[in-house]
Amino acid sequence: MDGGRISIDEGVAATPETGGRPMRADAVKNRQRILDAAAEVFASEGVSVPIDAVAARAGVGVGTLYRHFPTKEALFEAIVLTKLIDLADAARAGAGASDPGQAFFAFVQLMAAEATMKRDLFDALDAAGIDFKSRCADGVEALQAGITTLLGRAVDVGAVRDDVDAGEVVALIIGACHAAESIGGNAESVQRLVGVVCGGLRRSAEAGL
Amino acid sequence: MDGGRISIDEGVAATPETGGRPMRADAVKNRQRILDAAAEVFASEGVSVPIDAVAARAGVGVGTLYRHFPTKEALFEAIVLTKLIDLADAARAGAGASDPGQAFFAFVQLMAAEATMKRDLFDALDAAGIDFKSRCADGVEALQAGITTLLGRAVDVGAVRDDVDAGEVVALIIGACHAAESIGGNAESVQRLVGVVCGGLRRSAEAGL
DNA sequence: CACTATACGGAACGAGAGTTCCGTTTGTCA
DNA sequence: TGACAAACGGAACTCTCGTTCCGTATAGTG
Repeated sequence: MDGGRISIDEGVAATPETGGRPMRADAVKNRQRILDAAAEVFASEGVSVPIDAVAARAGVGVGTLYRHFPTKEALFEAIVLTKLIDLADAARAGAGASDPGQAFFAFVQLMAAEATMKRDLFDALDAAGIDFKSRCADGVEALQAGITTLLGRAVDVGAVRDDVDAGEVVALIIGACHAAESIGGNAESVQRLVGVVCGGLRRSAEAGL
Repeated sequence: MDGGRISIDEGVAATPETGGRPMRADAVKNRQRILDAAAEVFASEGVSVPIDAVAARAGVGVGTLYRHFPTKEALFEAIVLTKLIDLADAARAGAGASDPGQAFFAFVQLMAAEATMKRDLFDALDAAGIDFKSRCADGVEALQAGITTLLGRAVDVGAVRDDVDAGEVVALIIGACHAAESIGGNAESVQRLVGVVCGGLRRSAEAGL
């Protein structure tokens, strides 16, 4: 991991592996429409939305969709990867802040808000520990690395307990989002519950059980 | 809600609505076998296990299963209801303890442990806020009531922050279980993460965000 | 303009899961 | 013991969803 940004669509033309030849104009356009439609639909409905819904939203047939993305999972990963990397960037940015403690908790709230608004991210992070990790490895690793750095700073200044790692933080935040969802799930309750979890992450809460 | 215990199988005979006539002996036996098998299978595999698996485990055909329980959901609810009520009893018992604070956190750990071991409970509590509540209303309400009492005592003695309610506590604990599951999910990590959440629930953590 | 590789659309396929149906078996009672 | 209602088993049906296939349309090229 070099810490640099990872790009998903290099320009607009010549995106996939056509063996060297550039894509036809309509193919390029459709690919982008599918990506856009999938981002919208996955974000609002989650991974479990039927693939036909994505195709319909994009205004293409399922055959076209499948020519661009071999499986539903591949499409989902393409969408989520960029979001993971955006979050990782935010974490890295926070690590450079003058008050790492505040930056850490702000990042946590940001991630929670994103995950609640965008069901795709939620689902992805939710499954991050299972087998999804292996596929979106780049994104998940970048995020873990970013959070690890940010968390490290926050621990150094004594703002956060020193016995949790980045994976646990992500898991706890997503857990809190789950929690907020199951009790009604507006933005306010997300913030409240994440706030409780944040309270538990503070150095002063190390009493534990 | 009178606070009393709710029983699910009154005796063994004459359980369902046969219109007055008692059930045939084999029917009684099969009903119980289905209930037992379902408890095992749902607990180890969760709600999403195929109904055929339950029937096979019980040694009956699916037709038999469906005669006793009109839908998969009905069977699931029958199983989970008793567990919810057991938990509610535990909460009520804790409310009478001499140290309500300790009792509260002990109960939280108990619930987390139960939910982690028994996937059915986990799934049920996870969906408690959605539409499941309406069906297992008795169980969910009993649990909420029990926790509310216990929580109230713990708040009174200053052990727990006073701005969370029973529903939020349940949601947070299940969220922590989700979290533990997504990072590997042994009993130890459940306890650790629930411990973090408990830290956030303590009176001293009220700083919030 | 004609030709062809590329791409498109959407019907069709197959797997998996919940539920129903009905011919067969069995408990119960006279 | 014989008759019948109750209960059984499991094949079959239905519905959903991911994926494939192939006849048709079209962008790109000489």
